[in-house]
Amino acid sequence: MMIKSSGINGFDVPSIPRAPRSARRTTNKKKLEDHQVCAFDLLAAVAGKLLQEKENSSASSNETEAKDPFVIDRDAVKLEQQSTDRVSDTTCFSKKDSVVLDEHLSALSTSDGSDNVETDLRMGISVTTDVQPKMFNKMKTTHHCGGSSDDATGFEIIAPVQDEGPKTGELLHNNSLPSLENKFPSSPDLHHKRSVKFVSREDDQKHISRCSKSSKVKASPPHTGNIRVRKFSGYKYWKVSPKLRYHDSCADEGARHASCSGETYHERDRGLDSSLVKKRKLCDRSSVVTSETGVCSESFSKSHNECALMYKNSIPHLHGDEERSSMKNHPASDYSTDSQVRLSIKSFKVPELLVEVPVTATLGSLKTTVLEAISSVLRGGLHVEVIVRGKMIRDDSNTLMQSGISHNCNLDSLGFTLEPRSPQAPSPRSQNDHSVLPASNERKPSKSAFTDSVSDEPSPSPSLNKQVKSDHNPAPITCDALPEKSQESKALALSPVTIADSLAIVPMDRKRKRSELAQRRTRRPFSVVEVEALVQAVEELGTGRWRNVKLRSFENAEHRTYVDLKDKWKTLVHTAQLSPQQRRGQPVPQELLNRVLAAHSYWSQHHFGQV
DNA sequence: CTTAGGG
DNA sequence: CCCTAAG
Repeated sequence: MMIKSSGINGFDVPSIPRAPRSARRTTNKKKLEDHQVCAFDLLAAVAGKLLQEKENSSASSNETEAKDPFVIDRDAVKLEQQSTDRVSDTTCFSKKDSVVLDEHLSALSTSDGSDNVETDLRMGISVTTDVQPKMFNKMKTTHHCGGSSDDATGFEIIAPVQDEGPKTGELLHNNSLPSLENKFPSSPDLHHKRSVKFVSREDDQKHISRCSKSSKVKASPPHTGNIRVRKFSGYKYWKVSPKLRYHDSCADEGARHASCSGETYHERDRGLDSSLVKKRKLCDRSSVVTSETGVCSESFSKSHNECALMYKNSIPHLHGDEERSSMKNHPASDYSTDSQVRLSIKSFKVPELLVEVPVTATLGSLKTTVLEAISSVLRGGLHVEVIVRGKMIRDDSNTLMQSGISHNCNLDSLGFTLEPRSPQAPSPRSQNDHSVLPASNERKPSKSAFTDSVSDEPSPSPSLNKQVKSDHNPAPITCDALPEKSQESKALALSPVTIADSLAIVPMDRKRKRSELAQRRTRRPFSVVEVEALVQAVEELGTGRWRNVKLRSFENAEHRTYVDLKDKWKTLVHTAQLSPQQRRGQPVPQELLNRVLAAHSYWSQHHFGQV
C-alpha cells in the first residue's frame, strides 16, 4: 500500500498542517492537593466539636465526652429512610447524619465568641456526602451511626411495566429507621480541636490531602454579618419564613451566588480547585439531583450479586420463574417474562437546606428551625419525577416500558427526584447576594441529553447529563474564634430552606465508586465498521484533528465524541502493536491494524505544521 | 470548545 | 471511558 498519487505514502496530506502541541500536562496536579482541606473532614470535625459543646452546653467546656444522641428530628422528615450502616458501607450519609453534622457545624460557628453576636448564621444542610467516600470512612470513625448493619431496604417500588407508569407504582415502606442512637463519640480527631484550626493539623492533613482537592484551609475571620458555613447546591428554594429572604430559584448558578454571597468565601471560591469544579460539573449537567439511593431491579441484580442480596428481604425470589409468574397480571405485555420492574430504593436523601439564624439563637432553637424547615418542605407534598438516562420523563401516560424502564434496561440509569409540590414562590434574592460571588468555574454540559430511544440501539446510549449529585462542596469553615453561646434564645429567623433541586432519589450502584459521580456512559465497543471508518479518517486527516475526524466519519454517531475517537485510536495503535494473542475483545482485522500502524507511524513522523 | 494525555 | 490542563 504505497504511494498514492494524491498523497504521501498513501496518506493525504492535510491541507491544514498541524503543529504539534507543546508538551502538555507537565504539572503534577497532585501536588496541589496539599494544604487543601477536605471540607467534609471539616464538617466532621466541627460536628464532633459541636457535639462536645452541646454536651457541656452550660459548662461550655469541651472536655466532656460526647454522648448525646445528637439526632435530628427525623420525624420532621416524613420520608423515613433506613439509615443503617450505610455510612460505612457505602458513602451514604443518612440525612439525619448530615443534618446533625450541620447542626453542629452551625452551632460551632455561632459559638464564635467574638463579635458576631448579632450576625446571622446561615448554614447549609446537606446530605449529599456520598461524593467523598473517604470522608465517610472517616466519619464513620468519628461518629457512629446507629443502626444495625443489615441492609434493610427503605422503600420498595413495584410498578407494572405495562401500566400508567411510575405513578401507579406502589410504595411500600417496609422498613423503619433504626433507632437513632447516633452518637458522636469522642473521637480524638475531633476533640481538642477548636474551630477550623484543627483541620489543618498534620494528622488531618493526610486525610485532607487524600480527600481531595478542596478549598484551602483558611481560617479567615468571618467578621462579616453572616457566617456561611457552606455553599448551596440547591436549585430550588422554598421560603420558609415570610420575613426572611429567600433565594432565587433559578438554577444552580444563581443559587450558588446567593449562597455564597458572603464576602467570607470569596477567596475560597476563587481558590476552588478542580476537584470542586468537578463535582460541580456534575451538577451542572443536570438539574437532577442524585442521592445515595440504591435501586435494584431484576436486570440490575442479575449482574450485581450484591444487589440481589440487597433486596432479598423484600423480594423472596428475584430471578427466573418467579418473575414469570407475575406475568399473568399483565397479559398485554409483549414480554413473556420480566414484565415487572422492581426497584428498591434504599434511601432518600435530603439535599440541602438553607437556614439562617441569629448567632444568638440557642442550639435548641436551631434544631427547631431545622425541623421546621424540613417539615415545611415536606408538608406541601412532594412531586416525583422519573429520570431515565438523564432525561426527565414527564409524560405520565407513558408506560414504564415506553419510557425505557424495564428489566432490559439498565436501571442504573433510572432515577427519581422529589420536589415540593408547590414551592412557595421564592423571590429572587437581593442583587447583592448574587453578584458577590465571583463567577466560579462553571462547566456547562457540552452535550445535551441524548435523545436516543431505548428501542433503537442494543445498548442505550447513556446521556452525559445523568443524574447528578447536588453535592456541592462544603465550604471550609472560616471562623476562628471560639464559642460561647449566647444565652438568649432569640426567635429564630428561619430563612429560606433550600433543597437542592428538591429531594432526589437516584439509583446507585453501591459497589461502584463511580456511581458517586455521574454515571459512566455505557461501554460501547467499536465495531469493525467503526474502526474502519476511523482508520480511514485518520489516514486522511491525521492524528490531531479529532473533531474533523468526528465530523467526517462519525457525524451521526452521537455517542462517539471526538475524544472517544481519539481514545479509540490510541487503543488501536496499542492493539496493533500487540501480538494477536494478546489482543482482546472483538478482533479487528489485521489489515485494519496494519493501516493503523502505518498511519500512526506516518503521522507521528510527519509533523506537517512544525513548519 | 478542542487537543492531548494521563488515569 | 473519564478527567482536565492547555491552548
